[in-house]
Amino acid sequence: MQQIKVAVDAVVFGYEPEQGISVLLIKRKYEPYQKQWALPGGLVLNEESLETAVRRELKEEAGITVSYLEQLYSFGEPDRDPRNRVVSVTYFGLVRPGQHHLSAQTDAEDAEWFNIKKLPKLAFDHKEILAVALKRLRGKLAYEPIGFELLDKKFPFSDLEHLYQILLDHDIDRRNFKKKIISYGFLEELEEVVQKKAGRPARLYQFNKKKYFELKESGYNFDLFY
Amino acid sequence: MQQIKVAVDAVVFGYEPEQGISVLLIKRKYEPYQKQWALPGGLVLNEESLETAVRRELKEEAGITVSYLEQLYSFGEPDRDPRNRVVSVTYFGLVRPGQHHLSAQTDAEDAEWFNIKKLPKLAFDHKEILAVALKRLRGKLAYEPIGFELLDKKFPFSDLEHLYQILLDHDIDRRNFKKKIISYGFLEELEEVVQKKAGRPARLYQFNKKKYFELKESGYNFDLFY
DNA sequence: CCAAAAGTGTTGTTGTTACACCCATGC
DNA sequence: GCATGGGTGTAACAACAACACTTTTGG
Repeated sequence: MQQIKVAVDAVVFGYEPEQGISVLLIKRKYEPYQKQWALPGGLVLNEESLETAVRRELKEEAGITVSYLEQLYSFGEPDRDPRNRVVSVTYFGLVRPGQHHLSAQTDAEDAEWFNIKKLPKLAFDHKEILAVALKRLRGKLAYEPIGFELLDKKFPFSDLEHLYQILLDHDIDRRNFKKKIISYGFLEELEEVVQKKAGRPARLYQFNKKKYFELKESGYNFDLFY
Repeated sequence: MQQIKVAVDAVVFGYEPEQGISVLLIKRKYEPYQKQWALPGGLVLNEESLETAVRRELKEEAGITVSYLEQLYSFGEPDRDPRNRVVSVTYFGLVRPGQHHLSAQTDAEDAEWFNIKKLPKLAFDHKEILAVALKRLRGKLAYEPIGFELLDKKFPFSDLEHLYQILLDHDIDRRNFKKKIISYGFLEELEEVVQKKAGRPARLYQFNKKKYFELKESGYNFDLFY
């Protein structure tokens, strides 16, 4: 008789121009790994789909709704949970952190954003899961304009620049980067400007999802690597 | 109390210059979907890892050992199996079909290669799984030289050409294709030649895995799309 | 000598990279 | 008027795509 439980866990990334990339973690209320930080997640209910389960756990444990969610990988080593055998189907999510108040509920004692360069010790094999998610994040960024899921609806071009600079971990040429992005045609230049700190006010841009999906459906391959 | 079973299923592709791309299917011995064709797979045992489970099922149901295996995706809709709820972690495999005799055992009545253009009706949601696997196959082919897992150790260049032509589903320019592949430097030209049918005998080549992994580790990105 | 498949270079076009100065604003 | 960040074009170079004839073998 098979004795395996099925869980879901989520690696949700957020970005803020000031702080860089962060990941959503919750503090466990119960054993095992009580009071340790972990990825939000939990057992799947009998009647719900995997994706529904992830969204429910994110709502319950951290009070957030993500704008982008896709399946990441399934982890199923026999010893990854000290209680029973648990196979965890993990998901990869993106969100604009500024738009959500975190609020821990049910089996989380706390929920917080952690900069990916200053991570605490994580429960279970969650460090490994996070490593896979980061690899996916960098990979996707290079081939799809997912940066837009991480930025505000309207944003100055420099936010996009900074985001790529942080994720690629090297400087980019501002002129070339802008040329390339603009050439794809899925960015709309707005009339509005905004002034963040010092310097000349910046034009605001917004992502045109419709144009993006048209291009994508027609088989276009974005190459934003640089 | 959670009542979910965990299974694994495998989509294994093979290639033969004469027949094109084929996928390994087994004929189910028992209900449900008795005597229908399905992907090899089955429930995971309590103590084995997911990958071990796939390899065991491939051995048991079809008598083969694959040369390449990676996780594909997990399918977990509540109604995908008429008996219980089953979450299936699926794997993607590649093999040189000529090197293995298929032999059905345990809960398979038969095991056969099916050309991907002439598929029978499949059990469960296996048609959907296969569609995801084909997408992965094409995607991987474009960015990694996985073609070599599907060819014999030593092969004439034209086999590689044909493989890409079939998978990309359009003609490729032989000169440009060869130039690009050779430029990566992970192919070794051998002294041997072979004559398949008519025409001039062909030089044999072999894949240099060591060089390939060196290149890959150094962050190189292959682009074999054409 | 004909049919079949293998082998092989050049050129125009396109995309990529490198690079530096001026502009608009707040203080 | 100076500090801060925003905005912009060109030229050299590399990669890609298009293109057709010759070579070697078997029958």
